[in-house]
Amino acid sequence: MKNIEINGSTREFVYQRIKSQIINCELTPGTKMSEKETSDKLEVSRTPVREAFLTLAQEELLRIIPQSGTIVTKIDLQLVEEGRFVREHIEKAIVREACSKINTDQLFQLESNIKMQEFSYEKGNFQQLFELDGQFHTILFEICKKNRTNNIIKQMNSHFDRLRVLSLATVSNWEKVIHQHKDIVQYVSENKPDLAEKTMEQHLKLVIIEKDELRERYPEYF
Amino acid sequence: MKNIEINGSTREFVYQRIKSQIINCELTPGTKMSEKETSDKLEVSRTPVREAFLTLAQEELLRIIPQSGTIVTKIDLQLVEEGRFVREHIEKAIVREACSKINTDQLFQLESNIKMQEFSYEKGNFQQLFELDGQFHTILFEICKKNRTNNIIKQMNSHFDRLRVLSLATVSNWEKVIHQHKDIVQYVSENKPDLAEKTMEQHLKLVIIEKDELRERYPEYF
DNA sequence: TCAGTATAACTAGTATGGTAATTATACTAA
DNA sequence: TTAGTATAATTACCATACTAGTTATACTGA
Repeated sequence: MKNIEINGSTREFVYQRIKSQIINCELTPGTKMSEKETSDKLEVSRTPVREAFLTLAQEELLRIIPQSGTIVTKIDLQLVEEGRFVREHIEKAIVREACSKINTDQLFQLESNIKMQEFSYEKGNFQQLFELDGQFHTILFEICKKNRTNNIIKQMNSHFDRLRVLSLATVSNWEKVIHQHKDIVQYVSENKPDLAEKTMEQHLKLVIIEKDELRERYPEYF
Repeated sequence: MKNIEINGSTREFVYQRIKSQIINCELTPGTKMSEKETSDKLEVSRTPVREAFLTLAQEELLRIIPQSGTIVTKIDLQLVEEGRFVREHIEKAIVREACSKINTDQLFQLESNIKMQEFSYEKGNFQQLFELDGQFHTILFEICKKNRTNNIIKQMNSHFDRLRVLSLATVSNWEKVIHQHKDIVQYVSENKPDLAEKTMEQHLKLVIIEKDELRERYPEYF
């Protein structure tokens, strides 16, 4: 029990809330913030708010200008590209490594995940499908015992997440996505690293977003 | 105390100092810390110390146990492996990309860096040689406009840095290292990505450290 | 009307006091 | 002596006061 609520601190609460609002663009890029305003709104003191701000600044979701103010960072397309770059090369290496490291229990996890993906797809529950997609990739990292790497990649892609929200990008072809997941699992379980890597590479190309259009529609966000 | 230089803030001063002490193992893995003790020692208040601690905890150099205490993290060989893994795959991709992106000014920077490496080697200034080695790789990341990625990789390798300090690992064969640097620059400038990547891969294998011996010598650090 | 300036309001940075949880210590009783 | 318990000391967490730097505002004078 204690282990679960180990981070029930006010600081963590504020951090999660603000982070969520930024990524969902409820706090739009460029929005002015202040420790006092936020602490009043959330009815906590400045200290945990300030500490949450500092963390978010390190993740480049906030920019703190000393003695002046704090703003929600604008979407940095260079950072988006770095996130994409790292994800591509690391995920390709991960599926290769997974081929030789996977055990039966982990294979079962992947297969179960895909079954649930199919179920969610049939039911039209795309929100859950999106989460299962994330979990699928997380399982691959866990197989390789590289959980931190996954977290860092997720952090590097927070600006991309905002792009996705802005574009209202619902995946257009979930069928293809799920099929690729199936292929990846098959190749990993059959220890075929080249095919697994190739499939992952194509899989990652599905999530490319049309940036120019968004930059025209929301110039003040970039 | 207003003895500050880099970002100016007390927080940054404390952060840099503690981080440096941890990486150089002046604060050994497992050492007990406390906000108050550190603030007294550095003659600052608890606030900037606390904020520096939080940052260092996110970088897994400190572990904060709520209401209990703070300790210098032990060396996590799994994290070391993750850092190595990410560095290997990203640096290989970086040299490939550098082949098509490098311009004459950047080529000059790389060549100058190598000249200075040779000079430092002749003079026996291995400390400077070590720093030039780091700068060499940094230039490659800059060519690809992926500075953040470089910083994140450096952060992921802080536990490895401690291993290196403990092992007193002075590079045994700088000549080979410098020669590989030369080869990489040549292949990048001649737009030969396969050879550049291959050389980088071998280059990174030179810095592998004998972990088992260290774990025997300093069991309390792991 | 407008430029320049003094001033007020606001910001993040720092210092410090109090709180609750944990841990070490001293004491009591068998 | 030892196990159990009450107590003291220590810790990180949170709230708040104060400082110094920045920015907006009102005022002054031409």
